[in-house]
Amino acid sequence: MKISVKDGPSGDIQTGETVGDALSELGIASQDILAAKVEGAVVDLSRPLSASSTVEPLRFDSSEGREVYRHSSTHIMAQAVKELFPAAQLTIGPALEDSFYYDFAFERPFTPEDLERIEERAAEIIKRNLTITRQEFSKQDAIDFFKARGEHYKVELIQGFPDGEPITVYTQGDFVDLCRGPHLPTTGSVGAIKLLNTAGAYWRGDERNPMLQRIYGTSFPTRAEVDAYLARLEEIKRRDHRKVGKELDLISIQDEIGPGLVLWHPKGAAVRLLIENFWREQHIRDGYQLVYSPHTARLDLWKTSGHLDYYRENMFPSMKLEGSEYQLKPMNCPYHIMIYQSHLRSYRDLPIRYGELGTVYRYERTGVLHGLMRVRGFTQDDAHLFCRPDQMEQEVSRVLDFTFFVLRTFGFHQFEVFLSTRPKESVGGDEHWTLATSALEAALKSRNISFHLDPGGGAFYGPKIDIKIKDALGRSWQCSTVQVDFNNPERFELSYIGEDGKAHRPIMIHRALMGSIERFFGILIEHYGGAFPTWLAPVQAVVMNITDHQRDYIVAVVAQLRAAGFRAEADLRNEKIGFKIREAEKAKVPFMLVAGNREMQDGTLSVRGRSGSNLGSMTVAEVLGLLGTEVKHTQREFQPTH
RNA sequence: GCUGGCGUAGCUCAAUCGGCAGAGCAGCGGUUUUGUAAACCGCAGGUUGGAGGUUCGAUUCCUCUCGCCAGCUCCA
Repeated sequence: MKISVKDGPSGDIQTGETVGDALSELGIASQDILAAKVEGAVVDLSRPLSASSTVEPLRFDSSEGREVYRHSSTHIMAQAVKELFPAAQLTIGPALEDSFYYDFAFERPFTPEDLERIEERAAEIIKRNLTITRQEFSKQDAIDFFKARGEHYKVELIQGFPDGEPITVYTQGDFVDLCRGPHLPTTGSVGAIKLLNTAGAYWRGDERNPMLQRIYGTSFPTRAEVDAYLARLEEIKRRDHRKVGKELDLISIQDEIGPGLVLWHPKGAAVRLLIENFWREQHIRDGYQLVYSPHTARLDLWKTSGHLDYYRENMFPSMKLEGSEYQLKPMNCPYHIMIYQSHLRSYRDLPIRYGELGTVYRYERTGVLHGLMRVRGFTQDDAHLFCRPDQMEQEVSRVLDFTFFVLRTFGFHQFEVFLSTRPKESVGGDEHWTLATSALEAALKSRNISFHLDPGGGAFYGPKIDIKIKDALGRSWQCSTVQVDFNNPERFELSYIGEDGKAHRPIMIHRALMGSIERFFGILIEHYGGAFPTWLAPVQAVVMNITDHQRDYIVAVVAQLRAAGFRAEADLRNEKIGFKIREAEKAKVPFMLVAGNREMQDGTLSVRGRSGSNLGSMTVAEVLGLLGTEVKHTQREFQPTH
């Protein structure tokens, strides 16, 4: 039979030879080939070839190769655990993007000391270089086999598998695990393994189930790559917005105020104000009308909107006042709907776009609160568009353009887009869903945006597009969302008068670009490591004197910078210049402007950029130009394309 | 909410196997007038998250509670 290697040689191979042998016969075998893709399926190198096919060798540089690598690593870790703690039962152990974990049913949590021992044992298992073999069992045989080994979770898993299909089992030495595979040829194929941490995790992710002991770890071909990964974890810690937010005095969350409730300190508030001003200006440019709504409303409003039925457990409890009940708002939509309702609307009025930086309060379970990323009171950059069905695609395209513009302005350039379709439980007729879903899809296609489909992932009231941004450390965050809503227009009986003189139901689109300002700010802090671009920096320049002689000069320069609209501060303290520089560096101020007698005489400033760059001497006018250019470079104005 | 860990000065962290709680930085007062990431001297700063219990004595041990952290689950 003929075997051809993708982008490589091809030749005649005897039927029944393994993938690995075939590759070496074709002269491209090497240690770094981990598995192979045969006709689209990832398989072990030990898999026999039965028909002519194309083989693609998988190495660590492919995501599929890495997955096999991490998957085998988690088996090695599991083997180490079983050797050291035979009472531990196996459950599941998948590969993650850069790491892996395995969940064990064990009587107690693993300690850091256990982890060290397990890691040592894992390294030893790698050294043993055990061959990893694949076997197929019938369902009943597999159940009997794992029952006999006391692996009750494995038995439960197998019982859930469809009848008639073979069950695959992988063996390395004495260690046997139920696994779909594929795996590396030997345990020695793993270069370096490092266990990271332990945590509790529910069996099958359900909090009603017993809690298992999860161990996280990672592995790479070389120790150096493991170290680089650990360094990256350190960098993530260094940039943690909770740490940086405190160091730069941006925000605080205090016990006395309440968990999940954020205080914006002057510098954090300065950045927020810049974000908000930018947001408002650009929305007005893009044809939105900005509105405001109160933080509470009669409970009846939330009954009409349906929030009380399906969102109550996430709402603060209501409060009684003058014989009626009021509810702290968990969403902005009903208010915008009521503004729409306040007039009879014509088809000529549509689309109507209401935008609001609307602060909402949601009851989040204590365990899920996390710095700025998950809070109980937050401000959504919310907007609701009311449009005719024929305007939907155009409006969604417009929102997409606007979203990418805003995200790019804040320094995000890599995105992942998801289109989520009708879930099992949903409201609205088929024709609505089809129309809306195809409008979303057409909008994405019209902008040449590649996207992943998330079938059944939509809200019960309509399909949606979610946009995830990738930050400087390659982590994904979901901020933006565009959701079509058939439910609220029905519930509130929204209408507009069409050309035909009859009432029609408008379509409502919910959308947020940043999601919540709190979370977005947290992401920004980590993205920039606190070193905001000049247009967002709470303080753009610190002007500092060398001795008291330059005091008046500094004061005058600061006044000039401020008059030109820049956020400048004077540092006139009786301290050495090195100390002042250090403080400004720690505060991540973009520009440090130093004046001694020399500069004062020449009417110049010695300009130092953040992180040490020496930009030389400049006149005050030149400094103004420099700051202006810096700001313009990063902040842009939206140009609607419609 | 669940499992585990942790709460000591404004911040970062020591110490107490149950016996007077201690440093650096920050703050305040002086000295110093300084050239690109930390000048020097001094002063002050604490019901050791909160409540209860055991004890001659608790910050340390126990119980409860609040909060934080790592995850699970959920989510903007």
